[in-house]
This record gives sequence, structure tokens and C-alpha cells, in this order.
Amino acid sequence: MILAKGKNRNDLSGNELKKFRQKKKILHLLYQYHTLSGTAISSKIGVSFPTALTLLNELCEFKFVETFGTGVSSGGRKPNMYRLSNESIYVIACELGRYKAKMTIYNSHNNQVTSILTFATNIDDNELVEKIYVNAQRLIQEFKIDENRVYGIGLNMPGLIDENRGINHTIKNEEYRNVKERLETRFGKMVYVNNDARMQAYGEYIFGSAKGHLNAIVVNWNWGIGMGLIFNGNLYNGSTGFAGELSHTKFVDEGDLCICGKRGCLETVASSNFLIKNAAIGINENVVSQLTLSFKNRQQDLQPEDVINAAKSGDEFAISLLNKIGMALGKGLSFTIQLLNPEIIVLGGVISQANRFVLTPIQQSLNKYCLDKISSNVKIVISENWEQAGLLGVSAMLFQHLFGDIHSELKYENF
Amino acid sequence: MILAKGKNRNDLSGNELKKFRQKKKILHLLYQYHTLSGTAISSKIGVSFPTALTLLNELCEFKFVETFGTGVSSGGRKPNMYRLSNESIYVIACELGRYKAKMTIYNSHNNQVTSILTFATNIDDNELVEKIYVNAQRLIQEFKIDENRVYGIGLNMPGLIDENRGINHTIKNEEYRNVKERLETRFGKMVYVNNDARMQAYGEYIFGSAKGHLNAIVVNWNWGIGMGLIFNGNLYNGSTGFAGELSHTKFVDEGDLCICGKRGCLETVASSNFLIKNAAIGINENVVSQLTLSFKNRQQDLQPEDVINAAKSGDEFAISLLNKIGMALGKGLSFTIQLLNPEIIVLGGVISQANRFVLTPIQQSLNKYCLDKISSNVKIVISENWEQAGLLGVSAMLFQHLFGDIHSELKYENF
DNA sequence: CCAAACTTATTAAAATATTTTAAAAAATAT
DNA sequence: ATATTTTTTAAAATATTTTAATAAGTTTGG
Repeated sequence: MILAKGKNRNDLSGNELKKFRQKKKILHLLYQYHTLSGTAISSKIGVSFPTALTLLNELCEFKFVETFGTGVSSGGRKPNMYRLSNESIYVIACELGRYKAKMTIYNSHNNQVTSILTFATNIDDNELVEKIYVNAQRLIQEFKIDENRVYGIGLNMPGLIDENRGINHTIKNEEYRNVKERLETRFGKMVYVNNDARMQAYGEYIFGSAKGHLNAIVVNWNWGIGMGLIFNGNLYNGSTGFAGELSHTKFVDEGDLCICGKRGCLETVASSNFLIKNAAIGINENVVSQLTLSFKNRQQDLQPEDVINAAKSGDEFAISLLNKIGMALGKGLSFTIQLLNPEIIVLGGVISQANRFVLTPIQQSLNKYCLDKISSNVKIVISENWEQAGLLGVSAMLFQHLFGDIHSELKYENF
Repeated sequence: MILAKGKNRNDLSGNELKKFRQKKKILHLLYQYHTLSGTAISSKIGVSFPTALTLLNELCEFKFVETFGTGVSSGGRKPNMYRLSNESIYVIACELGRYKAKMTIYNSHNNQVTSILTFATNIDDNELVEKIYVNAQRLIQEFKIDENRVYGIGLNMPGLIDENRGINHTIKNEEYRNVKERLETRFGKMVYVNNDARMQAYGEYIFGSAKGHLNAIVVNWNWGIGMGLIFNGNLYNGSTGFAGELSHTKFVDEGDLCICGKRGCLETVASSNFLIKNAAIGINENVVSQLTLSFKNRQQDLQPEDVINAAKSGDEFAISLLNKIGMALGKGLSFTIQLLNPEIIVLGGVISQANRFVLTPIQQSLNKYCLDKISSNVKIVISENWEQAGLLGVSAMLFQHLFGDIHSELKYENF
């Protein structure tokens, strides 16, 4: 099932290689633009119309591309439109959380073609790769996907990850760190691995609230403060995969001890940690609040969602706690904005659900700490489809790699 | 003098356009790699060797390219090497400072082909464009440059600049803000305009201490703290051209008033402002120091260089002042490092000349404020050719645009 | 150290592919 | 209804790639 007739990619002759590249370019264009006319394709890949048609016909023959009605014309014959075939290319997307993984399969129109499968695992699970393989097989079989049409596996997971080599340095057992290589061996397909916050950012950029904004910042606001950065329309990893570690910068001189070992990190004053810790203190001091009434005897059950819900029903104590972490995150964002001058900041994660109870104090902080002419141009919004952002991001990234725009081509036996 | 024989770029036929693009690609490759063999070029632009040779011969005919000896071989005939012709393409580079402008001309090997001309002007000078034109003509005539071979003018200047439209929003008189358009009209050639700190950063990235480092930060450390950012090998402007404004972030809660109107900006504690202000205070208090001896009766003459020189000769007061601004900048850089995980930070500008007197306190700050696993990978170095960085940067950027990698092609009547 | 075997580059021709041109088809605007 | 615009198709013209032969080196083995 390949773009060039019955040959190994490694011994394509010059012209076959040329056509192979052109076809990949066409697939990439169709992925990006959904539908295109023959004329549009010929001009975009820089060949004449008859040549473009020949290439398109061959792609149709192999079921990668199909015609899709006619397009609009400004006075003249309507053009035939082409799009990627609905069942041409699938990718498996997997998101690994602290205790469980989510998995689903997307087609080249970024439509989910299976349900979302969940299974228990974690980044230090030695059986991780095997579990991913077994569960992928379950999805493939249950939903009758043609396995030969599955061209890659994308995985996002917590930790410090080298995007190119697909190594997760946070995994304790050194032998299991090379996640990409191990998955590639198990599946025999292309694999892409990156950090969860960054893939959520990419998902928001390609499909979500940051769509169309070339310079965007996406915050995963929860127990930590993950940050994904999009610069000039590209995902930014940093030189060793640490970009966006705002969470562990010092904001309070002699502040609380942070899990990272330092004191007074932003995370200690602007995340769920602060929320729960200070809610507990208040409850112990019998502050007037719903939270005191509900959680006095079961503080260990208190979750960030509970504080948010209390705030939404008007609880002043909960509101004041959210106000504090909003101000604190706002201060952190103000540095970020001054340094990076983004178009948009998208907030996701549990705390973002507090909506105006955090948006207002964030804005107050920006007013205080930013130059007006910089901060007045940045939009701060709450993500609308956070649950899928990470899966969609990893799927989009995989398609980008498959179509060869990012990595050097011919590295994998695709198409 | 064009790549395609005697035609206007706007009515090139399909195949002529194709060849035009291929030739531009070859020029770009030769600009990047300096010399290449025919085989290398054919594989890099994706055509067969005979085709590449045809293109190269045509480029040689028009004097854009020349053969340049033979290359190395690992067992076989030595290849003919090609390079850009020494006198094929020139660009004018101009750097506008507070009170004067510097100008010179580079060839496509980034060699200066004229002296550096200096003339008095400023960003609010209504005669700016005319002065640039007149002085460019002087250089062209004095050094007998073929004016038809000058393909563009690059200008870097202070202020908030929209790179694409070439508009400097900091210019007071609105009618004179569109610097790019006005220069293009006057010269009839391609023009590139951007902010000075960013062009210095680009210069350091392409030719200087940041060469080869895909993620680099370049600091212009003087009265302000300018910052240029390189991400994934590309210059980053931010969404409205404000990227790198670390200088005006709040670092001291109730600090000194800054020129920006806010209080306690980094600039008030980490720039020449702090140095001179606090040196003056010390001198008034008759602190034991060379500076007191030399400047007691002429404080208005005190320059940052004087403090640096005093420190170099062992003056403890001067050393302590430099130590303070080093610690302060270090704190600012630690946020930047945590957020952006760069490979290298290059320091330029007057204060960087204090070398170890500032490098040591900067490092101390990083140790205090950064996670070790992030900061341990970043190199902090002093620029080695700061005086030319801005001119070289703008010249390199212009060549990138000329060869069509960045902007859409055919926009200008080049080649 | 020299000749034979092996590489790699260049050139010229034959084979193949692409672009151009022109004509037909299908739709829109006047 | 006719002229205009745009797409599609097919043939002719042009360009590119392949192939094969030649040239110019390097390496190896006697």
C-alpha cells in the first residue's frame, strides 16, 4: 500500500523519488486544506495542471484521495474537487496521565473513528509499551480498521521528553526511557512522542481556541502549571525539552517548599496545591464557608472542583482563594507576555473551569505588571475542548510528520 | 540583469517560473553553504545532475555564480565546486542609533565591500530616508559598486517595528512611520526594516557567538536591556513586535520610577541607569573609590565604561555596583531560561564588557533561581563582534528575503 | 612504486516526462 | 442567446531523466 508502485522506498530512482515527494506534498496540502481543485494543487506544488492530474489520478487509484463534488467558480466550468479519502490513513493517538491512559483512532480528517479507550498504567509501568499495543489492537479489531492503513502512533505523556529521539528522561528505569524506539519496534510503524502540555498546546493551536494564532501560549492549570508554546506557528520545545517551566520559577522569597526542592515557586501559590492547602487551613479554623460544612470531617476528599463549585454558588471563602491563585498566575503570565508578546493565552485544566473567578484577578495582575501597549493586545480565553486537546494535538503532529513537512522524509516505511 | 531571460517576472510562463524558482533555490543554497558541487545541488533541489548543471551554467552566464576550484573526493574524480560570484549581489546595511547612523555595503559572501560610513540623524528625522539615500549613493560611487547589482537595503533602528509592513510605530510623526515603503519608493529596491536588538540577535545567530544554536537569546545590555530571541532557528518578533521586553517587567515592588512610567522595572536595577545613578550617590557620599577621585567635580561626565574600567583596575566600589546589576540581570535571565530553555545567551552592549565582573553574579543568580537541570545546559557568553552584529544581521535577513525563503516570492523586481 | 580495480564526475544520446498549445466541455454573466 | 470564463482533454513541443560512455581521480595489491 504505497505511493510509488511496488518498490522499496530506499531504491526509488530519481524520478520516482520526485513523484513520491510530490504525492506526499499533495497529501499534505489536502490534509491542511481539506478539499482543493486540481488547479489549486498544480499551482501550490509548482507543476502544470496535466501533471497534477496524473499524480491525483494515481493517488485516487491507491485510494488515498477521492473526488468530492465540484467547487465554486467565478464564471466558468466548476472544478472537480479532491480530498483525502475517508478511509485512507489512520493514526492511533494515546494520552498518558498519572494513573491511566486514553486512546483513540483518528482518520485523516481528524475525525475519531473509534470510541475512547481507557486503561490503567503510568509512565513507570514496564508493561507500558505492551499495554499500548494490546489496547490498540483491541480498538483496531473492535472497529474493524484496516491495520495496513494505520500509519503511526502518537503518544503524549508527562515528563521531560526529547522530541526527536522520543526519549522520556523522567522515566525512572533507564532501559525503558526510549519510548519511541520501543513502540516503533513493537508496532513497526512511525511513532511520535512528546510532552502532554505541549501536545495540548498544539491541539489548541490546530483545532481549538488558539487556531489561527501564530504566537500562542497554552496553560494546563492544575496541580502543576504546564505551559505549551507556539512561536511563528511552530511548536517550541526548548533546547532540551524544558520550555515552559514557569511553574518552578521563584515568586515568593521565603515561600513554601515546592516538590522541586526549591522554595516559593509559582506552583506553590498559583496551583491546586495552594487551593487545597489553604482551603484545609480555613476549614480547620472554622472559617464561614460551605467547604467547612461539607469537608470538616473528610478533608482528604477535598478536590479543586469542590472549591470551584463553592465559588460558583457564591461562597466568599472559595472566591477569595481562587482570587489569590488568579492574581498569582496573572503575575507569572505578565512576565510571559512581556517576554513573548503572544496573541492569545488559552487556559485549560481543572482550575480554568473557575472561569470569571480566575479571569478577573488574572486581568488585574496584567494591568498591574504589564506595559499597557503589550498586554492590551493579548486575549486570555478558556479552552473549549480541553479533554480532546492532547489527543488531537498528537494526531495532528503525527500527520505533519507522516507527510514529511517536519522530519526528513524516507525515514520510515510509510506509503 | 535577471535570472530568466529578458522577461518581466509577472508574465513568466509555467516552466520559466519553475526554473526561476530553482535558480533562486540554488542561490539560496550557495549563500548558505558558500561552495557546493553540482551533485550536491542536484540532490538538494531535487533535480537530476544534468538539469542542475544546465541551471548552474545559466547562472554562471549571468555572473551570479562562478566555479571555484575542485572539491574533495573519497575515491573518484574531484567535483567542480560552485559559489556565488564575488560581485554578483550587494546589499546596503544601515544601523540607526539614537543620534547617528552607520552604513556599509556587503556582498553575498557577507564581506564588507566598503568602509563604514557614519552620519548624524535619528528616528524622528524627517530627512531620514533622503539621508540614507544620499549616503548610500556616496558609498556606491566612492567604492565603484555596480548599482544594478545592489538588490536591497536593510535597516535596523530602535522602536516598535512591524517587520512585515516595515512600519516603526515609535516614530512621532505618523506620516513618516512607514519607513519600508518610503525607502522602497526612493531606492526602487527591496527593503527590510526591523528593530535593532532583534537584528543584533540575528547577526549573532548567523555569524557570531550564537551560530549554530537553534534556540538563542541575545541581550543588548546598556541603558536599556534589549533582547532578541531565536526560536527553532528563526527570529521571533512576537505578535505585535514587542517580544523581548523583559526590561520593563516589575522586579522591585516599590522600586524607582522607570522611563516607562511604572516602578521597579528590571531596567531600574540592572542597566547603566542603575550603575550611573548609584555611582553618583556613592561619589556624593565620598565613598573610597577611584570614581570619587576622578568624577567628584564632573559627575555629568561619568559613563558606564568608567565604572567598568575602575572595576578592572580593582576598585571595590565599582565591582560592587557591577555585582549588583549582574545579580539583577541574572534574576531576569533566570525567568527567561525557565520559560524558554535556550541553548545559549549572548551578552552584548557596553556592560557586557565588564566580563567576569558581571558573569559571576549572573551565574550566582541562575544557581539561586533556576532548576539546576535547566540552567546547567545553558551557556552564557560575551559577544565577540558586537559592533558589527546589527549590520550583519540586517544583511543576512535581506539575503534570506531576496532568495525567497521567508517571504512569498515575486513580490519584488529582483533578479 | 606502479598497474589494476574501483569510485566519482562529466558529457552526450536515447528514453521518458512535463509543459504548451489548442480544442472541447461546462458553467456564468451580459 | 451569445460572449466570456474556467476546467478538462488530447496532441505537439519541450524539458528532464536515464543510460551509457568517457574522464579523472583514489585505493589496493603485487
